[in-house]
Amino acid sequence: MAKLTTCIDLMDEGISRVSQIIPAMPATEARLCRLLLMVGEGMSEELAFKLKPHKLNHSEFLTLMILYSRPDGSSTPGELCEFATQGATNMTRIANALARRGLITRGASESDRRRVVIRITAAGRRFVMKMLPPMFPRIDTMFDGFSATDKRHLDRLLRKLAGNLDRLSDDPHP
Amino acid sequence: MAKLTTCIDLMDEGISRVSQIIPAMPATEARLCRLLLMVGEGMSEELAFKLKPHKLNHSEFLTLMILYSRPDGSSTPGELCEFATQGATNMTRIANALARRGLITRGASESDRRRVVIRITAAGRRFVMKMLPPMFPRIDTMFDGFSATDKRHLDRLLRKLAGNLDRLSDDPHP
DNA sequence: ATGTTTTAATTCATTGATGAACTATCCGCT
DNA sequence: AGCGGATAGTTCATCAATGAATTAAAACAT
Repeated sequence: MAKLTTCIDLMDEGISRVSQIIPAMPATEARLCRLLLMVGEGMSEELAFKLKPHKLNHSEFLTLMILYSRPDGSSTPGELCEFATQGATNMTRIANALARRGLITRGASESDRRRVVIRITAAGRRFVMKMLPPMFPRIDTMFDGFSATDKRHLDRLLRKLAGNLDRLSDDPHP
Repeated sequence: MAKLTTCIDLMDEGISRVSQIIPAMPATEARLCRLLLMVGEGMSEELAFKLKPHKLNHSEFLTLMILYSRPDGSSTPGELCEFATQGATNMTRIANALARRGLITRGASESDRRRVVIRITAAGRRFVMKMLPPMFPRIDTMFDGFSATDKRHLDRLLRKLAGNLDRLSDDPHP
């Protein structure tokens, strides 16, 4: 695989060339966008690698973790779609996959018979307890050389970006 | 769609609950990972939205931009795979798609007959010149409220993360 | 020179995710 | 009560991306 830093160097060159041809381009901001996307993809890859041995998908893992983290260990497909930012179609597939492995159960809601109640099983909880800890060292390594202040800054800046993105998607997407 | 900030709030709760059950978890770092992934996905969505009217894909757009930004406007599938972090298989598809629309051409290399030379066409350049500027306002909006220092910090922290990720993927992926 | 290994690109089969159409249930209204 | 519209979940068809196998040409080693 190509190194992330190599790709970034090339991106830097590319952006400065393009911004010479098209001076109106917000070069700094475009660069930050690309940077963030590239780092995000890199992290995603790293995560996928850690999940592969467990035959888990990014979205399946996320769904399972959301269930795990809820006080009652249960939710509904619709809610999970929201929280995991997944399409309803895909959530059906995810629930199928997790249910087939006995990590979750699907039951009918009594109050609203359209609703399906998804619940993490004891096996699901054991599974999470087992697979999570081996990830910790690598997560730590990702932030090697980050001071507490660095982390606070990154946190703040990412949240600010999220706020701006929310405002953007509110706008009548022109 | 669900707001990013809502998802983030939920994630915060989730992480703090999980870290109570599993105190060994590097909570701050895990939260930063999730934050970055979520913001990355949000940006990706925003980008996809701007590309859709042009019937372009994220990876197709990136490939086209790499070609556009090169001094000679040409490259090879293998090189493009590296720079765009795409699989060779997918690059074949991308090149097919772009070539079918007349944005690039595919030719045989003379020096090495295994190689294929991909070159952006004049139409491809016009296409980029036309589609790029309308994106600028939205890119600017993403960074509303960011001071020059904020941007510098974000840039620095993302690059540091990239470096760490590179070291991680070097390691004998255990 | 000739046989082996490596590299470049493609094709084919499969997985993951999306969009459109469908079914069942609930809510609001007259 | 019962009709119309909204909501929840699923199924089916489609697209994008990946992995394994294939072809062709170059590089390397005898």
